[in-house]
Amino acid sequence: MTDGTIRVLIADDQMMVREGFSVLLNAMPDIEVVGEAVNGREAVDRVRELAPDVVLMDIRMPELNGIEATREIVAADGAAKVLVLTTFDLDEYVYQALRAGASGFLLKDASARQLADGVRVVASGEALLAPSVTRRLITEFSKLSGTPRLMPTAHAAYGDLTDRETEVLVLIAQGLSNAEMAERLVVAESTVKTHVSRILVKLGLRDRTQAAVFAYEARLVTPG
Amino acid sequence: MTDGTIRVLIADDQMMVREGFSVLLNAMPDIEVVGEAVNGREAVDRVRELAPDVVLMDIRMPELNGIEATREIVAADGAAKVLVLTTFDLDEYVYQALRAGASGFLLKDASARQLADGVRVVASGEALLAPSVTRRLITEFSKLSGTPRLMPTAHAAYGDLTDRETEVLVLIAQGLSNAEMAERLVVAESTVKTHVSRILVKLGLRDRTQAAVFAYEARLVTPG
DNA sequence: GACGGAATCAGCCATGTGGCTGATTCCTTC
DNA sequence: GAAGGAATCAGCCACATGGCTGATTCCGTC
Repeated sequence: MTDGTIRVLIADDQMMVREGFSVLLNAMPDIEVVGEAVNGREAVDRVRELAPDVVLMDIRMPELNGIEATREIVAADGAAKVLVLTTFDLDEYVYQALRAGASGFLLKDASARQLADGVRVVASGEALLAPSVTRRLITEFSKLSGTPRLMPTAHAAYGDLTDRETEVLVLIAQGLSNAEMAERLVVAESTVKTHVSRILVKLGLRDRTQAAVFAYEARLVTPG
Repeated sequence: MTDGTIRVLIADDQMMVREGFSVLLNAMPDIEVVGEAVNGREAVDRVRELAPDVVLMDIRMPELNGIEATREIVAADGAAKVLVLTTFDLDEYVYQALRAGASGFLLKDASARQLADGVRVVASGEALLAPSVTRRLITEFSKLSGTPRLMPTAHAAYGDLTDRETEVLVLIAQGLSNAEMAERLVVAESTVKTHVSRILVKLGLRDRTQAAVFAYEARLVTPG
């Protein structure tokens, strides 16, 4: 954004992708594709030469993948913002990319408008994320606030546990106290205590924390 | 986005703000301001009437604040995306807004271009966040994913666990008692208690069970 | 109808836990 | 050398937790 035109570098090992995005972006009056790279190593070099405003970065690339390339580019301190391109929405790499310092990411099947808007947004210093990713980040963050969340869990009896006990175990694994469970299940706290005690005995555990761990390890509840 | 024009509702108790944004946005050929609201309650009603694509939502408003209004609008079903407007970057409300289901937020001093781009982005289903917020979300997320930090995150404050604290958190998530951790780490139990307390405070959790749950959810430890 | 399991509830009690205050020793940074 | 963060430790206190005993009600099964 040296003057008003956003200078973009496209890094992708597939020629078709580079060409396609290049045409789409050059059609925009305020965006100019200044260079391309076919792998991460080349991307890092090109950024050094061309000092683009935005780098469209594919993740899967030979030589140096998009994650590492992003890390180097961001660390290099240039004003260059990295917009990561992914094929899959829930790609595990997305988090790595964000941690590496990417300003956001877009799906490869984004429309011309979405692509252009995305480039403009990260160029302006904002971050662009798919809602699913944001939701997940927020979910994690929400846990910090200690707000216990409820989710409809199919009743599946585990081993020796009765349905009710399994139900209680799930609630334990969501961090609820005995009082909170009593309220949730509409029973007395003493009843909950009985269930908890029986769960511990049956599973051979010592305390509710171990019960929570057990629930996760047994896939009774799953992260995410 | 029923046809191609993005229909926007502006909710802000200050007339000047409403007018300003309205003029800026209506200047865009693809954006149309279809209504205004002076408080949260009215915003919810207007959304029901007008079914806008995007709601520009101020946080501080009489009657019903932006957070609650956002919650109602998002819960209402609606295809309406909420773009929250804030005055301060690190506004605590930002997180509440995101948890309430907002698609993103913008600073009130955003340029016309940023504003328009932001509206288009959230209308297209993406999320828009200021880098500082994203960084913080990612910091939380990655700190707890065990990946060593390499970005200079001068800011501490809310959720930065120290190495030792992270170590203790992992042990908690393995079901160890304070006494057991003390033995394992070769320190006094009182020291362990201090670490545990600080972890709970920093993460905003109540007890060790929630800490264990958090560790799993944050992928600090994984099942199997 | 008897039997047993499941769910419900109430006490009592020892203690692990978490909050709070205050302190010391290393470090690194300014 | 001052300042501040991190790790260490101690004591006190309120309370949730977990173990134990004993009880009632509602089921389905034999």
